[in-house]
Amino acid sequence: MDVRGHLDLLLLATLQRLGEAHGYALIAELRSSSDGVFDLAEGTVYPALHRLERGGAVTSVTDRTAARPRRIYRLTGAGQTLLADRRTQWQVFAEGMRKIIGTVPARPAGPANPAVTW
Amino acid sequence: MDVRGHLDLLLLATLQRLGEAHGYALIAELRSSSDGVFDLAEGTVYPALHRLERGGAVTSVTDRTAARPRRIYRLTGAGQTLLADRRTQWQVFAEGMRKIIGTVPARPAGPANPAVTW
DNA sequence: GCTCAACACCTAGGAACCCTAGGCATAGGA
DNA sequence: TCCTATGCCTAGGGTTCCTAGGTGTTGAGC
Repeated sequence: MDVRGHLDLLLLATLQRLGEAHGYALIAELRSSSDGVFDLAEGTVYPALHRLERGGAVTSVTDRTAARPRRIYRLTGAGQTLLADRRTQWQVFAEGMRKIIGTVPARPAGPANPAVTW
Repeated sequence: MDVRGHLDLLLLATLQRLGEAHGYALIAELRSSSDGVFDLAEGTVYPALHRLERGGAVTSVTDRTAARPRRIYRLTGAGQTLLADRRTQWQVFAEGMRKIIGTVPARPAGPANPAVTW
């Protein structure tokens, strides 16, 4: 599933819920919490975390006590603010979408429509 | 509002609802129907329509009877299929987002949402 | 002992997409 | 006359994400 434009929100929200996490754990958490909808590639997540850290939304420390060195991320104050902002943006966006396409959010998983690819 | 990744769905859904429309009208309709959330630049919409037409999802005819020549778009059969597919994708996506960030887009009390046919 | 999956991190490069920033032209109201 | 609204268009760039690799360790199963 393409997460274009909403990756930061997903990562920030998950980080907030977990308190702290390393990249690999974030990927696993997003996959399981979304029931497989968000199965993000490492090449998607790691650069995004670096970007967020450059932007000051998260900080990281290296945990060398683990079996393998891990980079543990957590939200900063600015990250909390950014998250709140992104959350609001998402809600406005989703509500706008609802108005245009008039869909009901929840729906039992059914067979996917045949993919149309060009 | 950034529509990254969902522009096609917005355009196709609006075209389906209107039956047919020219680009400028689509922009106006998206702005008003979304209560100002989606205020798209022409430089966003026209190239997207061209892309959709190249892909076979819409066709256009030039209306020369209007005050100014307009390009009238309408959905093709493939466009209907694409729209249904994108709609499903959106619902899966929005439901995934709900699971991660834990919010449901607020819906005003009122008539049930229009039935969505698959 | 060997192999393979899972864990855990990383980057380069490209493709897609959208937005900015213009341009062109006509009609009508201030 | 000037400005706004209508109506179309494209070039170019920036952001973002994904593909496709790479590195190395640990542990389970054969």
